[in-house]
Order: sequence, then C-alpha cells, then structure tokens
Amino acid sequence: MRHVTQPPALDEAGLERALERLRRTVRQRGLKGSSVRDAIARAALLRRGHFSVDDLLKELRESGVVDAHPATVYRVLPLLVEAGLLQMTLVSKGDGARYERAFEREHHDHLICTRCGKVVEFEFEAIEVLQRDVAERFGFRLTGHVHELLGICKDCSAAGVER
Amino acid sequence: MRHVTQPPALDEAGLERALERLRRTVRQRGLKGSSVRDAIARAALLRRGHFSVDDLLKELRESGVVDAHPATVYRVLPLLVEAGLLQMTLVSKGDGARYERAFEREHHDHLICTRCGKVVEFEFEAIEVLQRDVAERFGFRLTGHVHELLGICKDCSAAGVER
DNA sequence: CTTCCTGCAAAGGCTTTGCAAAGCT
DNA sequence: AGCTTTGCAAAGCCTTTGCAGGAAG
Repeated sequence: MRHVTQPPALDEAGLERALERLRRTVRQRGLKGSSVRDAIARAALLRRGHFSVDDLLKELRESGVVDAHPATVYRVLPLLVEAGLLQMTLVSKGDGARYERAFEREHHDHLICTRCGKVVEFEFEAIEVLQRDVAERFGFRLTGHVHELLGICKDCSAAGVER
Repeated sequence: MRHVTQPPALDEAGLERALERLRRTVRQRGLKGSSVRDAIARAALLRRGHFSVDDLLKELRESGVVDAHPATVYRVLPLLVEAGLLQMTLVSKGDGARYERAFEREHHDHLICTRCGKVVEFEFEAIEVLQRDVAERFGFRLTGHVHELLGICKDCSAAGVER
C-alpha cells in the first residue's frame, strides 16, 4: 500500500503527447479538430488535483485563453475521458461531476474525510488483484471501478466531540 | 468471496424491529413521530433490490397507502439512511439516487455490467480487511465506502462484436 | 460542400427550500 | 402551546438538447 502524492504538473512534452492521443481518438471517431477543444484539454490536463466543471470554466474564462461555453465543456469532457486523458473521480460526493488527470498518472483510489473533505490518494495493488478475482469469478471483463473509502480523519476525530 | 443473493423480503417481525430502530433514531434527534414517514419506511424496507426515489413514489401512490409528496420522500430517505435502515447504492450510475435496504441484510458490494446494467452482489471479506488497513494506515476512522466494479458481463461480451 | 463544432437559449431531471396548514407530544 | 412534518409550488443546480452560424476536412 502506498500513499500517492500529487504528481507534478504535466510538462510541455507530456501535454503534447496527451494532445496527440486526443487527436488519435478524434480521428478514430471521425470527428474534426478544434482549437476550443484543445484549449479545454490543455487547461484540464494542466490542473493539479481534482476539479469540477465549474472550476475549469472559471479557469478558462479567467486565463483569457478561450471563453468556452459550459455546454461545450460538457460536450468535450466525456471525450477526454474516452481518450484516457481524464477520469471521473470523487463520485461519492454527489453534487456535480469531478475530474482529474489520468494521462501519465498512476492509478489510485481515494480516502475521504466526510467531515473536512480532506482527500488522501492511495494505491494498493493487493486490492486491485482481488477486484480482478471478483470480476473473473463472475465472468466479467473488468473495465474500471469506483472505490472510495469514507471516514473521519485524525484531525477531525481529535477536534470533534460530537458523534 | 461469495455471491450474495437477493435476501428474502423483510418479514413482519423484521419490519417491526426496523421501525423500532427508526423510532429510536427519531427520539434521539428530538423529532416527532409521523405516520407518513412510517409508511415510507415500510415501503422502502419491503422493497427487494435497488430502487430509485421515483420507484418508491410510484409504489406509494399505486399501493394507495399514502400519496406521499416527492419533497417528503426526499426529506425522509436521509433519515432512514441515518437510522441504518437503508443505504445509498449504485452511485456510479450517476443519474438519480438509488437505495437498498441495509437493515438485517449482510454487507455487500456491486459488480455492474455497463452494457446491459446487470448487477451482481458479492461479499469479499479480504477486501474489507484491506480497506480497514488503508484507513488505519492514514489515521482515518472508516465509516463507509463506495465500491463498485464496472465491466462487461459474459453475455454482453459474447453478443457484442464492438469494442 | 459536407459534416462537425460552438455558443446560445431553452428545456430537463433531480433535489432542495420557503411557506402555511396540519400533526405530534 | 410549541415544535415538527407535510404538501405545494417555486427555485436551484447540474447537465443535455435543438438550432443556426462558423470552422474543419
């Protein structure tokens, strides 16, 4: 089991590899290139950590690169996921989709403090192995998983008298 | 690892125990009793399998027991979760909350076919142990988890040529 | 020139909230 | 009596969709 730390931001070369991968997906699906889509991809890929659609919209607006419309971002994000650039995350929070970079980033799951919102990322191969065992046992080809551990962190336990 | 099968519906005695537990929670929180709430709890507890808020509303309406208003159901369900009668489930589906009975039902996680929607419930103590290890390692007191395995079931693999 | 992409506005679906009347204790 | 619960309607949020003009291949 390992604590997974925030990876460094994707460098220029990594960004280029990511966009190349996006171009491949776009080609495969018979779509067309677009500078707005690329700009959204860039902004999303440069993000460190988790972000909501709104975070991304704000950033795009404030950075002045493009003032992408929400509808456009909502249309682009699923494609970035399909291309393997992003993945949805923190699903258990509910309110609103959150994403994080998946490209050139190691797989990990999340441990979340439901009191203060702190998120610890960890990687535990032993669990992954058992997940594959489950899928195999029931004749499924495993394509993904949602695995979020919910609890109360040490700080909140110390602080909170309630409960 | 075990395949967890649909449990039998809660019998009358079980229902009574569940409602007693609800009354306790209600008392502890300084709330008041309510027949509408009890009727909602009854309907939810008698459900076999997963259900959406809308499923429950329809059932309440059609059964003629009470024609509970959606807002009321939305207010009552979190209380039933807090009381340990229900739990949220199939979070990864996104669109709309789903629940299932948790009271007098063994813990289990879900393996979901993203093509046909089939859901297999399984219990795997080894995974639970590892989850506890993760929480301990990071100083969290574990209170719950979301664990859903996503894949393609055997039938869909056989049927589908695409991807 | 055909097809896709974008912005815009509107609609959609689920859920929450403010309020007044009704229900508990 | 004093507080909670309920139904109702309205609003809130996030997200999707239809359309027309612009961009890409």
